[in-house]
Amino acid sequence: MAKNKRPAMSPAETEVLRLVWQCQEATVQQVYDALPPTRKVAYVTVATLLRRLEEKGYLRHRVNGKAFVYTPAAKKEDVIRRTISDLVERLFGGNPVPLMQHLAQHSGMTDEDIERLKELAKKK
Amino acid sequence: MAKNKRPAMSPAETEVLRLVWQCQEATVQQVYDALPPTRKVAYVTVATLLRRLEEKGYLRHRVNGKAFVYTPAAKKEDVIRRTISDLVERLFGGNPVPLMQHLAQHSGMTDEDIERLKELAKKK
DNA sequence: TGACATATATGACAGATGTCATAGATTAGG
DNA sequence: CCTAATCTATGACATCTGTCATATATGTCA
Repeated sequence: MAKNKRPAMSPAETEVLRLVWQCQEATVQQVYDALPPTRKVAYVTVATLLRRLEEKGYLRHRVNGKAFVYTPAAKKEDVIRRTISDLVERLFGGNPVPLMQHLAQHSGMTDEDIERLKELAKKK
Repeated sequence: MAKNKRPAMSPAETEVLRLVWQCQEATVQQVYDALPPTRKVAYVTVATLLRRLEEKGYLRHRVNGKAFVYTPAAKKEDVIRRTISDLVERLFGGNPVPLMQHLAQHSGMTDEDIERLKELAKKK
């Protein structure tokens, strides 16, 4: 089993990667356009973030006309797993139950639902 | 409602804050000792992280003998909520369902359980 | 009270981050 | 084939991060 240690993504990079996933593949322009209006940043900034994501091994690109088309270079599932487990590690010492509880609490679940979740979690 | 925008914590800081929570209140030494063996870092480094957390408004300290005793300066619940919602924002564009699904998938839940979760999530 | 042990304060430093201005390459239209 | 429009490449720059070595302050106890 290959360890495949990619350098961690920064918050800004994470968001950009998500937008690429969303488009399946994307040019700088497409990511730029997909940015939520609450977070407008210069076109070149997006280009830089995409380039850095490629350096880190999360993306690759091919050329189409004069534009770069970026595509995922790592399995989305894996990236997500890593990101979440890092968070759980730092914030809860590795125990995912508090995270589930938190989510549960903020989505109208009953105590019973939570208990059930905890049970399930215990089973590995 | 006060916005109370504290600067975001870095990963290393997040872990240290968790250890303070764990001890309720803690000196540098206590946090240092509580570090998981996989992450041994110098005593002074811990001191620096605690100091920075205080600068950012997550901790405060009082003096006890020659030691500083750090205590939380922000509600743990709030900090956790913010941290998670930031992650959900960046990684899933603000939709918490994929996070629940992920957690579910990694704790032996059935598809039915997941459906139920999604329903619950939809209702707010 | 003086020396030792133990704390914190300083601040240094390389590398990461977030952001962009500007320069240089490329393509498409006229 | 030239020019305007559109891209990427460079690299700059202030901050933030992660980590410490050292200097300094302070409490302790023989």
